[in-house]
Amino acid sequence: MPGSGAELARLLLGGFRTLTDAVIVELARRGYEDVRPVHEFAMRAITAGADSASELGRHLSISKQSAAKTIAVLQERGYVTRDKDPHDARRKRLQVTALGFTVLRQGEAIFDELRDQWEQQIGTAELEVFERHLTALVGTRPTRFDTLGQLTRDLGETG
Amino acid sequence: MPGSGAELARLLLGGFRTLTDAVIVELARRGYEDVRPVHEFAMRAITAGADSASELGRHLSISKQSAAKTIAVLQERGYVTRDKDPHDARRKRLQVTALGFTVLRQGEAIFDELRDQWEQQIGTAELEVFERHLTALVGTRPTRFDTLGQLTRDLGETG
DNA sequence: CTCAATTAGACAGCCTAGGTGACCAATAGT
DNA sequence: ACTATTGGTCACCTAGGCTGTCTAATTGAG
Repeated sequence: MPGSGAELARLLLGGFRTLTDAVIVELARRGYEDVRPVHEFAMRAITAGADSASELGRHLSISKQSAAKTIAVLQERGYVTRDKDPHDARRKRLQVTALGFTVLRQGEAIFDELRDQWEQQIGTAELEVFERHLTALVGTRPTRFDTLGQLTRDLGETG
Repeated sequence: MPGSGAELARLLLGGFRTLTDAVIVELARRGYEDVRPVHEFAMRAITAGADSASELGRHLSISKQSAAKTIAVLQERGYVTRDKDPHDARRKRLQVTALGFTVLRQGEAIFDELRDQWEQQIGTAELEVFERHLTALVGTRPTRFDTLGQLTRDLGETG
């Protein structure tokens, strides 16, 4: 049913997933098998200045406890480090490691590649218009990245 | 960073959430407080013919076990019924109740209203082009609706 | 300067909504 | 008839949210 609002919503989600799933699959193919969209976005936020758990939580619109869990995972995998903040003994300063940056850069490159492919399909001007309209729709609201966890699991009917 | 693939993905997710969050909030305002996007989409799939747990799972690209869980919730709230299938004793035939249809129709109406508002902002022809491009991007892949669970929770830093 | 309020982080425990594997009953296909 | 497939259920796991409570450190008001 084209022209339906619900279908528009489905398409928007579908578009997001089309891009994101492809990135995660490609990252896995390159050896980064346990990266999730939320990790990408978290690392992006950390490099953008959210260098403590509480701040990261605020950036991602999740609680500081949840942010701490995500950070723990990133730390385990060697994507971020936590060391003492010389100016505030309560804080653990977050830093993305070289490995983390590598994944981040590769993820961005794959995203850009997908966008380029789409741009060639529909035309540069058209894509610009598309993005402008979408920006108008979304406005200035921050985008919440929760509920993205299992975004990349394989399907599979088992029973 | 406009022109970035990652930003495009963020915008697509943001667009979906903008629409969906607004629908859920409005439904809650109208007294349907525990409806989640996944419920909307599940009821839609059931009316579209996915009248058993296994089929619903396939439609939503989730396992039949997860589908059964969702169905249990819908049944508890009186949105769907399950009765015996006269042609197949294994199946429990799903049917959306009058109440379920009410919610479904209202949800659709709100979605359509939001789409109309946007249409007025950017123009009918523009929106059509937008949807065509988006359809091209998404292609024929079914859209997975998992990970939508907490999509409507309030934020709130507590500790 | 002291003391209350705030903040960062850790720990415990809960919830939701996914997932898997194992199993049984019923159906379908050879 | 016998086997394979399918629908449904049970038990249990996992990820990533959540809250509440606690300690330690910092901030700010008097």
